[in-house]
Amino acid sequence: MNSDTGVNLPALRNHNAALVLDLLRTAGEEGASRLELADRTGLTPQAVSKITARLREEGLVAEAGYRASTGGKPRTVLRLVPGAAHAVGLHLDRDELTAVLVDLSGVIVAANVVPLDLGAGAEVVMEVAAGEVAALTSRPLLGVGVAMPGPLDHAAGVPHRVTGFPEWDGFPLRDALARRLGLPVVLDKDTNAAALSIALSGAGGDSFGYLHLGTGLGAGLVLGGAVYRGARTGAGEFGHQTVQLDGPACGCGGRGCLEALCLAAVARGDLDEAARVLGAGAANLVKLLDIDRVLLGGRVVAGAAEPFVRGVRAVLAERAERAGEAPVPVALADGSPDPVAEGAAQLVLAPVFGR
Amino acid sequence: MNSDTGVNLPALRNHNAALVLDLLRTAGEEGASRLELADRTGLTPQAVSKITARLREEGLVAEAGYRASTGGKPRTVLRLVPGAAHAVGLHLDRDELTAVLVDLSGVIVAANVVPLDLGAGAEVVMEVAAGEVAALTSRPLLGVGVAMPGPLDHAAGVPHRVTGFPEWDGFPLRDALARRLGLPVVLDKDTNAAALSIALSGAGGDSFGYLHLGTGLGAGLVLGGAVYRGARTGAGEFGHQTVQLDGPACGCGGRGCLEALCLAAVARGDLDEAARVLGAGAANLVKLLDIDRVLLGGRVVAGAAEPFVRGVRAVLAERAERAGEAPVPVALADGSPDPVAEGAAQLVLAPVFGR
DNA sequence: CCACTTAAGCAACGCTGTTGCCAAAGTGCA
DNA sequence: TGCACTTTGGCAACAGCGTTGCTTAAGTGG
Repeated sequence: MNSDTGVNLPALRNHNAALVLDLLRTAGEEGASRLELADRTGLTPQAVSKITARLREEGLVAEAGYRASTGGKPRTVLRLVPGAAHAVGLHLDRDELTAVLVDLSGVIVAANVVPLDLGAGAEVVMEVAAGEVAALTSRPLLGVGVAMPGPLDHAAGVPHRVTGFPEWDGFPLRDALARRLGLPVVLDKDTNAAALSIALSGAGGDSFGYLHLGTGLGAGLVLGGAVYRGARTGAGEFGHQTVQLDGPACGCGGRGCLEALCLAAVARGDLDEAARVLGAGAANLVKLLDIDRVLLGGRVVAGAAEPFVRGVRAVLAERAERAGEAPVPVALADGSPDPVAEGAAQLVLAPVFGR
Repeated sequence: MNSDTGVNLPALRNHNAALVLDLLRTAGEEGASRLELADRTGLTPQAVSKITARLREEGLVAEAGYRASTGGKPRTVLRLVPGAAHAVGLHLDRDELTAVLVDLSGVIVAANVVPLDLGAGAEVVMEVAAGEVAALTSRPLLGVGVAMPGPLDHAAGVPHRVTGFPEWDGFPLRDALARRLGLPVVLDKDTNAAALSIALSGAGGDSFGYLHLGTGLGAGLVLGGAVYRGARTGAGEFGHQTVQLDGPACGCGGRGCLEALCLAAVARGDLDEAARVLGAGAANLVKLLDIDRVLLGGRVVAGAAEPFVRGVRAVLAERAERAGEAPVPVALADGSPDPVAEGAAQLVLAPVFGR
């Protein structure tokens, strides 16, 4: 709940309803009983009964069987109704567009991938995007989430200086696409969308960094359970941190950038060195933000997962041992075929669950 | 408002009351009218009237004159009553203890500095601390905030492995001192306390990094208006980021740490190089977290402010220019004689204002 | 002097979660 | 089989929150 604004009764009601929905989403197939929800929320069982009654009336929640009795009346299991709402996620990458349709529980119901030239201009891209949305479903949608390479402004829904495609600079993509589709549209960086999808899957814990090694090297940050975007959606510029003062020049104009060193090692086939360099950056991130976990993804990592996970893990383990702490776990982000497209759809679902 | 828990009517009431108090704190001497508060909170004027009536009954808020009329009845100015509550902040440094008494508005009412050997053991330090608290005031206190060098656990109130003083490891300082004083005690890292005091002063904007260059090099982070501590109060480990792969060895066992390079430059009198190295670390921080501002403090910076501010500013300006962005402002954190002690006291006041 | 504007309180209200009570639906022992 | 007990969950009454509608207070300006 926004701590900068006053809270009145409708806001309170929405907050508690969203909280209950989020708990039911997390519970998944297993569901949760009214008393379990009361325990988790700190509300009284009667309040939970009233809230879930409203949610059942709206069709978002349904009763689904009973728990085993523990000596008295068995608990009634409540579950989210996955089909109650749907959202579309679009992943605009440099050379292809991935579109997914997800239900309320976040499960991918339908998906499609088509070639796309991100440099072909906004009109062409919007045409393709609108076609893909229409092709996925004729059902009413909650909205459409769009994820693309940064930099961009999440709050305003406008890309800036997308690397290599100056024609996107300042184009009001969110509003233009929303008008065209007649639906709410949310825009975010690809790495943030991926981080959101990992956060909702629970694989990252309460706070983690998702390091994406593909064409470039970026990061999505989840701090305290929420995607951290910074003041201007600029957070997560991980690749252009200096790890070698006065080191080799980088395309960004700087020297000794992590991305340049890491990708140079990849280019010459020295994956161990690439992983070691990446591990140094990950260690900087872990120290600065005290996160619970580091997750790796992106095309380069997907192509050679083992050396990267092992190499980054080794660097973090060595530093943790010297400090006498437990090492921060390192894992592959492999929960979804396209975490970016999935996360894009979840940008739309997130407000329903108070996120 | 905690987004992980349900909200009932008393919680809602507390939230709105704290929000109004926070706005009045920010308004300071100038105060705010009921309608201005209504605008800022999004609540109706009548709701604000009820909330402020309760706060006036409790003695936390008082009417204080009128605004000029704008064509009708003039607005009544409301102000925080500074003397309504007090808190003590203790800054435990390696060789001295600073104690301050602050009122509800955050103003330092009394202060004292005494020598202290942090290595003399918990009993001796607690004895001195209790004496200083008693010497500052006989008034009832809201509580005592304690700030000391890390690492430590803010949530549990326990120091771990305070650099150079292994005898503190695991001593339950917060609870022991609370029992001895009969008052609530809050424990935090010195850099976090300083960051809190800067955040409340408004000098840092919504998100900033406070870089403290003293015996070591640490940082306090404020993200989205709140001090960011990370999962285990470990956030802000800024000095041991790698900025020189395979560089010179650091006391921490790593190589090419920012702290080692920066302090080595200071030791040989090359402040420009120290500032340049610090600037590289600051640039990494700014890129990763997209913060609004960088603030510098600590003994070393206080002794030679100009070269550090200039040097760090130059690095950030150069990088911003290459990226075509506005540079992130760099300034000296000079709002308080001891931001750490002041922030320690504000650790106690913060919950009153919903922070 | 009077019409108008703006601020702020009073009273009634709708809606929130809470409390007290009761019915439903199990378990376990005699 | 019967009965005491435990546990779940709904019904009804309730206290307390911010909101709405209206009135009163206290200014400005022609």
